[in-house]
Amino acid sequence: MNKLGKLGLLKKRSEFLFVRDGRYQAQRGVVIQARKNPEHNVIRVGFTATKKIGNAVIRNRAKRRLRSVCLELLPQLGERGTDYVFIARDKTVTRPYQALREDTQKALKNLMQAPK
RNA sequence: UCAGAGGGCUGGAUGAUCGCGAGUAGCAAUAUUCGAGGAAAGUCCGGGCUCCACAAAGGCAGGAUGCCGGGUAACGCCCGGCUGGCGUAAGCCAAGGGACAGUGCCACAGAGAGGAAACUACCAAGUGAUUUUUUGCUCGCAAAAAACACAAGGAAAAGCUGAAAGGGUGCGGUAAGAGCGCACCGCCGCGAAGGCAACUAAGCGGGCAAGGUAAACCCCAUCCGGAGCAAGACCAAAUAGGGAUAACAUAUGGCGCGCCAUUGCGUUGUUAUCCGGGUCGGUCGCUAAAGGUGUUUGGUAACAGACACAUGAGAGGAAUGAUCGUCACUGACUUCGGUCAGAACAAAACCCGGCUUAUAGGCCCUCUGACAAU
RNA sequence: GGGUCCGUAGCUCAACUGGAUAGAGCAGCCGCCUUCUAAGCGGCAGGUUGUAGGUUCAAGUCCUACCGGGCCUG
Repeated sequence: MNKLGKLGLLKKRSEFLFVRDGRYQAQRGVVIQARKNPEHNVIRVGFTATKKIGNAVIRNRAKRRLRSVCLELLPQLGERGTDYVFIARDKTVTRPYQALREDTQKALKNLMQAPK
């Protein structure tokens, strides 16, 4: 039982690299990558915050906000059998939560419509 | 009031709803408790702990430290003192042992850069066939003085340079000069007395011999075994390989090595059960500590002793987010009701003692100087 | 966690055991050459030597503390 409930969690570097070659959507507050994974039938998700956006405090906060958004939206908007990676940007921390939510919503919808 | 010096504290508070991590209770749903810092940071020192190595002790190499005394588990940390420098002062700063143990270096400039003497200039016995003056007289010679040239020798005061030129200033002295002599200052040696010591220092003596650099090599004294929680301990899949036992197979065989042959040497198949090592994975190590707060005793202090009290982060890709209030803080606007915005540096990863660095705003204590008033 | 190396002009690199204006190539600007450009030739500018202290007569060089970056390794 992990903190994301029914969602699976990406941990290994190889898993992140796998998703990197999939589809890609960038919004002001977040970048989302997604790729269908035939090995399972759940929604899995990983979070990334590079050193570029700030120190440890900033990076942790960015990941938390993304996780919060993701818990709210992914069960409805995510596809089963798909791996997602959320990448934090400079704006992720300063952007109002409502706007960050809308960014994510838009990105997820675009990903669903886009062809594989 | 203004300017300044030293030290300490704090790092918003409190609620509501939906979520997060760990513990506890429960079959479960769930309930309940707790949940980042003063620097958690940098990883610059010192320890605990664990494993490895090792008789004790000492030495080599390498590294670190470096005025004295004290504190401490220990330190490169802290406290107190000394000396030197800076500041009107409060105070601040100092890698602050050794340069007669040795070696090296001191560019350029300059006469000269290290155990002082070659250069210029100074003085000078003497020599000179030169010049001038004076004197003498036998009237064209002599003597003396001065100048000039050379110069035995004297001297280290002057010269420019430089970061630095082998005491400084003044007077005397001398052919010219010189601690050559004297006065004051500085320096060196001894040293009453004080201090645990670093060190201070009355007094006496010495004309003075002693450049800088050891964050250049080095010498001296003191300290240091190595690795790190991915330490280390335990449990323990799949697959492959190892060992034991049993059954079956069989060898004039198969495989490998020596160039090949003869020949020699080495090795051995399948199945079942069991055993130990060990990888993935898991559990422990894992947080109560040389700790904190208060009072008190000793100590100038760092700190130490005694007594009392309270204590709950321990993850493993890594826990605090979202929304709405109230009260404080700062700024702007204000119709004085409020409105809007802001709020630092930064997050444990085995644990402690320090150091260093970052830090919005706020609070407190002590002291110095100037001005004003009394 | 442990270790090691490096920061010099816009870029790539020099500067010997500390020694005096920190050099070179490319790039830039100006001029010459050419009908014009490129190439070539001549000239010019460009540096708080990563930052802050210290040692020394003197620091890019030695020492200390920070800042930034690379590499090796469990």
